[in-house]
Amino acid sequence: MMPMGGIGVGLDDDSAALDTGAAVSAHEVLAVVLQIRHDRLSVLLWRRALPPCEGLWALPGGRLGGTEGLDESIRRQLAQKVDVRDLTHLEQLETRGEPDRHPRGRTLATAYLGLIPADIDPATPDDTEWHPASDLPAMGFDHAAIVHSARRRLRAKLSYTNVGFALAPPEFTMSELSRYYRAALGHDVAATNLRRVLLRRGQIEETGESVPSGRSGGRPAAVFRFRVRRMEITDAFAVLRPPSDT
Amino acid sequence: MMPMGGIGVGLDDDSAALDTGAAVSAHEVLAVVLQIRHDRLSVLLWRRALPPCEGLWALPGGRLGGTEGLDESIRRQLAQKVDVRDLTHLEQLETRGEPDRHPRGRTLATAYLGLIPADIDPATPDDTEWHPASDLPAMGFDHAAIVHSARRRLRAKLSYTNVGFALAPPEFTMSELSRYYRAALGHDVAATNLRRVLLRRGQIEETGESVPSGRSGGRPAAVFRFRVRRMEITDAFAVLRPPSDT
DNA sequence: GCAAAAGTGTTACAGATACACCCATGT
DNA sequence: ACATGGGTGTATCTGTAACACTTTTGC
Repeated sequence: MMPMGGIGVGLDDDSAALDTGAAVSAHEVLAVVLQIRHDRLSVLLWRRALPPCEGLWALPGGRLGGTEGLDESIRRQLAQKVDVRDLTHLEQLETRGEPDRHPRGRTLATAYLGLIPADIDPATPDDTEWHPASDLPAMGFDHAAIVHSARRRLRAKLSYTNVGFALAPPEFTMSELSRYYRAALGHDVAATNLRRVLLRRGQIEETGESVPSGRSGGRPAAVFRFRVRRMEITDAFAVLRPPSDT
Repeated sequence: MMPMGGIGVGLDDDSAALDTGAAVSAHEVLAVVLQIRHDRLSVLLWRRALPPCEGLWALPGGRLGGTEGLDESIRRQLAQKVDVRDLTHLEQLETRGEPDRHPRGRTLATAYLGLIPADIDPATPDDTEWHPASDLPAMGFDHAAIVHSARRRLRAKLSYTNVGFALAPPEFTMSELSRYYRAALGHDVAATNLRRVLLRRGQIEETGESVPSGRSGGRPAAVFRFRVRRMEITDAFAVLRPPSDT
């Protein structure tokens, strides 16, 4: 702690930065864009051609514009720089502000988690590539740590929200959906139980259609969709829930 | 979306802000400091004497110093300005960056959630006051919304982590603890079940001591403590948990 | 008919709430 | 003795995993 004068009674907050240097700093926004590709949870990364961190991989993003909000900025940057426009979900992850996190000087970074459904293949520039989230290449700055935050967040939210809608195509069979969950969670998910869990919670519903069975036979699969394609908490308070008052 | 040129293949991220104005902005850190006081979840607020938002209540905090990290900054400001040094828990909540959130010009704010145990009474300046979190006064900026984020975060984490340690004193009886939980959660928590839940999860343990019964008699209460006084997830994956592989 | 994939029924179990009952103390 | 608050035992409920079994298709 700094050995600074007494308590700042009545000070306005404009007076706080006097002794710790200017409060002006660059601010960037970054995105961990995740998609299930070939049954693996994958991140969109970008290879840096110039220093700092030349040759290493980095998260897409860039400087915050002077007149834009944070959400707005990351959406703009993803659309401009990696041509990603089809995010089904976007949420703020965390902000990192260690003074030495960027070799070029003080730069704060606000990171986002973005999700893309498995059925589309956005056209991305040559210097970007999808990497398995469980097997990251050498990354610059603190970006690898941010990717891990994003994975943890996604795993947790698959358990108590309906985020699944953001990973799956608009319509899907239960065995497809269970593959998406398996890829994102990193462990087996039985299609039969997943179906019941998500039905009970009202997350998914049958479309009435079904998909003809493949060349090897088998019963045709029913087609499902998520009822709501916007994040909702479907399983709040697994424990310490309020009394039933019945 | 902006009708901006093609995809930024190979652009370094220094080139992104060209058309959206300078990326320089003020950054402040704010804290929602919560404590259970008189059986109510309370927030420490500060009354603004000067414009903007003169006379309204605001969260403690201030400008980020030029050489400090975000966590470091909020700790410093709480110590200096409201003399709060005994935080048992501090975590980042969210960063707000709407261009118009501050009338004095572009200011980003990173908000923290800070907790103080119920047994201490930090000496705070005259212009600060504790307010019940469920009955906030008129607040400036977007601070009321931030307080609500903090309450939601705390409620959720009481359910699947051991954050209780940060609200309770080092030692406590189960009926005291259940009052803290009731205040934070906003609903009744039966001491008898809370005890079993927290014991099963290994969050708390008996000290062996007991507290003499009060003037009205009654069996003396056993004294407990949290085994770990650092946040841990104790109930991960209430659902969609990995196969038991037994 | 047989293999394959999807879907159903059922059981088992974990973890929580609700509640009746027992225990230890002060007056 | 009895009132008071703490602690234990137990029934019940909810939601999920596990798994055997049935259904529907292709070959």
